[in-house]
Amino acid sequence: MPEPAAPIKPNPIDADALLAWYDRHAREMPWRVAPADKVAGERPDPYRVWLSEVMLQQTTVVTVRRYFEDFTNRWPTVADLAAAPREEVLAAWAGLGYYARARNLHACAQAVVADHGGAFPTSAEGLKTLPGIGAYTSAAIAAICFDEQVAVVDGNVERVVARLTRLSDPVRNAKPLIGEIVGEAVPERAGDFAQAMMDLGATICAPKSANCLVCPLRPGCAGAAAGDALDFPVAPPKKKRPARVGHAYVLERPDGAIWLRRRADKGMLAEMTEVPGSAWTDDQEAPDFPMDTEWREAGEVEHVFTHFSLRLTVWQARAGEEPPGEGWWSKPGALSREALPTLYKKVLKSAGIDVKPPRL
DNA sequence: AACACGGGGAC
DNA sequence: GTCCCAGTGTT
Repeated sequence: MPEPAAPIKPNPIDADALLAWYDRHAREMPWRVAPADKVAGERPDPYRVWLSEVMLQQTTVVTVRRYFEDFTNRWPTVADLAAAPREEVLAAWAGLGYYARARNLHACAQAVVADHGGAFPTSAEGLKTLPGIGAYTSAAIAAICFDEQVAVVDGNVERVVARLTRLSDPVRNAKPLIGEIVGEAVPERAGDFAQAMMDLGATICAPKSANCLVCPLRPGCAGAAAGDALDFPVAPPKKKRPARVGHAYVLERPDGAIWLRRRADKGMLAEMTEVPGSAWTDDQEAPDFPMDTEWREAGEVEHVFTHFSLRLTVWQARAGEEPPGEGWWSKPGALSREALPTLYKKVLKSAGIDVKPPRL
């Protein structure tokens, strides 16, 4: 009696079909080398790919473009970035969010220079040892720059695979399975394949629309066959966002300079610049002004973070002298070069102080 | 495994 | 308002 054949479960990702689609529809980006140019021998610059990938962590392409432009103009190589003062890097990052990325970016550039002779490691394994480079980013750089045949799994790829397989588990429980499916399908053109999967997720297999009629992976897609692709991936239960409140104090010198200080090394907006303020609490407390002078209320600011929302009452005063504690005066023209997160740009705006965009 | 960690664009 | 984005590090 013959052994029953092992059940054949064909991989739903047809790499050839996907690459053929990518050759015609690849998105153009400043850090990318187009498929035709790669054929001609052009290679991506690991520095630019790394910078873009870090900026793109939990951040949209539209938002990243101008920051990428600004960073590469100011710091064309990893050595330039490594040599830059920390405050300048944080200031250039201001507004992009997730500021641990900027701190790790700077540390990573310095590690590449100090420990790797100024060249990025060429394997995912080596890249992953660097600060700010995790499972996704290490695989992405290795695939895109060096065509290492590794699974590159980001939010786009998770969504695509979840629909291809009608994955019943929430994605966070199914990461290994997704990585396995993608890993089996990676062809020699690993970099183009990785970018093709992400382009597919960004343009055709998008979060709220699935244009299955033009999808190159439609023949193997269980979600398309069942007509319920949009029901995947299954969303985990959502938790609610607590509300916090506090005060912010805008101290203005007669010449218009604003009193600023540096935030703590850890926690929210670590190492970034702020105006003085109270703690952020569950219930509003009385203001604890940083110095004894005539304070007037200058509006309220609402700001939403990932895991809580914040409402700050803004107070404003004129000052002839410095308040106690560490800090510095920043003149109006210099404010745009401070490492001010969006929250504090809102605070200053509420006090009638408009911080000009930091870049052109 | 769960949570901390920003901000903005699309709907 | 909601969703979610080319995720990483910490606990």
